[in-house]
Amino acid sequence: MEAKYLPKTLEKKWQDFWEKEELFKVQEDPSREKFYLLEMFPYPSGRIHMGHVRNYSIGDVLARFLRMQGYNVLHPMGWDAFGMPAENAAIKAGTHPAKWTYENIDYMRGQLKKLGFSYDWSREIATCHVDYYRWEQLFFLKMYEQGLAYRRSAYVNWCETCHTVLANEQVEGGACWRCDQPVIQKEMDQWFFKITDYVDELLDYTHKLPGWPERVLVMQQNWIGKSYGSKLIFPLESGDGEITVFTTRADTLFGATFMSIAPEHPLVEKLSRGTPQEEAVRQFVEHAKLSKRSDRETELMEKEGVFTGSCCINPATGEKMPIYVANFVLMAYGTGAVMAVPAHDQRDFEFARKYDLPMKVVIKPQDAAEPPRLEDLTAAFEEDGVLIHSDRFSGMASAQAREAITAELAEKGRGERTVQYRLRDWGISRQRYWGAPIPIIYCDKCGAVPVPAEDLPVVLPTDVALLPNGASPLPVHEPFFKTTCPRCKATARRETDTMDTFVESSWYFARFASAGYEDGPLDFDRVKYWLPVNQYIGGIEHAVLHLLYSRFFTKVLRDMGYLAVDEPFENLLTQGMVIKDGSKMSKSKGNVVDPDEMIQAYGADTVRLFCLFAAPPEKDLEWNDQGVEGSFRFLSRVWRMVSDNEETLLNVSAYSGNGELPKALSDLHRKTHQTMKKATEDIRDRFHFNTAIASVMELVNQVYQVLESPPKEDSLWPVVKEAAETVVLLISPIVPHIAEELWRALGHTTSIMTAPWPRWREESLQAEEIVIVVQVNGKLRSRIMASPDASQEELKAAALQDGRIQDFIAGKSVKKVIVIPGKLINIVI
RNA sequence: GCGAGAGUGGCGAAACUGGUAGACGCACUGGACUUAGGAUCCAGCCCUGCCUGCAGGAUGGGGGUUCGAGUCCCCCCUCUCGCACCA
Repeated sequence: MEAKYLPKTLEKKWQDFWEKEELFKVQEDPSREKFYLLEMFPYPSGRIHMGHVRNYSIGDVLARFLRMQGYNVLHPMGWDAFGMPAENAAIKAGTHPAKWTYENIDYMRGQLKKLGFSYDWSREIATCHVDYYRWEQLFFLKMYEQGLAYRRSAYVNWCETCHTVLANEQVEGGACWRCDQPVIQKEMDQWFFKITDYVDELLDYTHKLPGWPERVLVMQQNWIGKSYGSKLIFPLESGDGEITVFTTRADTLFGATFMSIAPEHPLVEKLSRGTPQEEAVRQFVEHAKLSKRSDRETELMEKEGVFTGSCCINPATGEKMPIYVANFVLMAYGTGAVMAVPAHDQRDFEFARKYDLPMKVVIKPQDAAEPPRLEDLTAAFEEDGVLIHSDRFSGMASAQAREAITAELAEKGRGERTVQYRLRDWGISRQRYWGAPIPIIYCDKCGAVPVPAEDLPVVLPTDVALLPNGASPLPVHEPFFKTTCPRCKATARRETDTMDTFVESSWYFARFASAGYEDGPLDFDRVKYWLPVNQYIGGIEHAVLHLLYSRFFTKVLRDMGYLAVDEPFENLLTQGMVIKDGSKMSKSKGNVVDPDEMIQAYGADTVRLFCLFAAPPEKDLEWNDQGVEGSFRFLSRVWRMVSDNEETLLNVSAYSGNGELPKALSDLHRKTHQTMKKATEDIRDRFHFNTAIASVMELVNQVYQVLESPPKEDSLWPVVKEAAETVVLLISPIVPHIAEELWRALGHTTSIMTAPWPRWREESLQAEEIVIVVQVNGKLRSRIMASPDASQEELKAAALQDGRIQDFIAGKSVKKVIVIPGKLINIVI
């Protein structure tokens, strides 16, 4: 073998070997314990970035580690291949999204192979391929049949730049998550998935996923936003109609002095029509609808409103309440109308002060003798307390009053206890070309008619000319939209919207388990064998979006009989970002590190090693070129440990653990087994690859130390060989290429991938003598050597006899001696 | 504002249930080998003191529990992330 570590040729050699021998392929085998390991598949943007390298390196270490531990490991990879960037890039470059996408996939697949990731490529998926999305269209039809997919007109988040609708989850701080432009509200016909049908189960299971990070579960809980309250009905003063509100504070009903409704509220026009306020309301509503969502949905926004000209009646007091249109009331939450209790709600308080509306204190703090005086109020009192000025509910505690007041209104048919969610149904229509067509046909006579299942797939046409403004060409592409009604055979028009790309990523993990299956979307038995995903790994940015939709889809597919699990991902690891110079890598900051260049310079193993060594997976990883240098140096050191002694090592057998050894060698042997234990536990139990690697580095250092002044003993090389083989085995999941090469150099003829993971021997871990720390009053004062199974009494006696300790305790009385066997002794004086 | 997490050397980080703070690596310093080395090997490397051994201090700040606290409890400061007028 070469004296110098030259990764380039050897990495290629082993990648070709693994591929030829099909070592990454996996099959269902009920006799073996399965492990489904999955990393979030990438969008084929053109090139792999360091975030991917990190994500997939973490996954690959686990995959290889688990294989060596004997698991039947499913480790697939694919492409989240539909989406806007393909269209934008195609318009810019004058090419086609399909061409752009497939070329990117080819290039990126090559990059992943160059990194040595052990994917079963025979299961590869590209979601833009009709063999994939055809099944998604089938799911859509079944969901439509069951009322889980439906169409309605709705105000939607609209991005002018991207010409498309965005899900709530895709709006970040009022801006489009992709292009960062302000999002406006637009009313359109849209297709929705009824995720709200599963809201309680989705919420319940956030308490039954112990393998998920707490913060992800909390984010999902917040997103679902379940709150208990009451629906209360306020009759209009005119006697013609009513307004329903949702409130969590029915106990404050007697303090409700006016009503606030959203500008989009359906009653706005009716309430203002024919009143002197009509024109003012019209103008206000227009202004509010145009104003950016980012501005409307923040506390910083000045609360504004206008009187509608109509009033309703407080059902508790019988008093008149003016109805205002207010910019801070959201149509999207509750009923779009809020009973305003200015004394007990800060928003209503500010609004009332601004427009000089009446206030009424109806709750006093539990321990206050006197209720606060109105004129002293500087802010609303929002906490629970005791009711006052509330007729016969006065004196009641808030919690009971909420029930009692609602119950009384319920008797008159004017209220009920209810539950409100923040989560809304998932709008999936996208006015974009590069997505899966929604299998619906619009007929003038029959309305929206689903495409019959036997007519699937609705193939996305590729012979289209893209429009320069980015709008979808489908509505003007006659061969696509022109069709006949499946019911009445009249000329009809296809739906030209496509599905949100999050639909594809909501079930790809299941399709991986049915690779090649053509008789349906999922091969039940194979899916049953593999699912759930035992370990899912990806970025925290998908904490709500992708992970919630996947959970929803899993439950829907379960109820359709396709899946046998309730949840898709048993354990979730969210890895941190890769940063450089303190901030996220980005073109604009010019701090991007290109994986290709790194592989070119140091080899894939070094890049992988650095990604795993510099930080534990859940933390951000600071990229450091000198640190990469250090990783390369370590691999070179391991290389030389073997190459410098190639002949000798080849011709001895590893020490088997029997026979007397001189101290230096028995220390090395012990260190070898301690390292097996430490590395195994760090990888298996904590995913702390950084400390696992550190422990192997220690072992390598110790081998070098022994070889610096080698004892002249026959047992020298067997013990060194045991250490060297252990090093190679332990690092093999992390740096598989060099490990494979060194494994052969040590005399093995089969792939290290098929070698069993090292197992430490308990009796090899323990030294004959160990260091016991001796403290006086909690301060480290001395160390003594003792047998690991020395009794407390023996340890105590030895400590008190220690010369240094005697100096410290001379002339003082020992009050107490604490002995922690195997660890330390603390003498209290 | 609410919720979660985090603050440890010049830097990335260790310290698993309270028990030797700083493993491992980077950077730095010195030495060896060498024509030379940014190659390699060896050594040093938290701060302060007489520089031998040791003593004292030190895990954002302050207090507490304990024989013993980076770790547990209370108060405060800073940073990161998430949610943010949700009625």
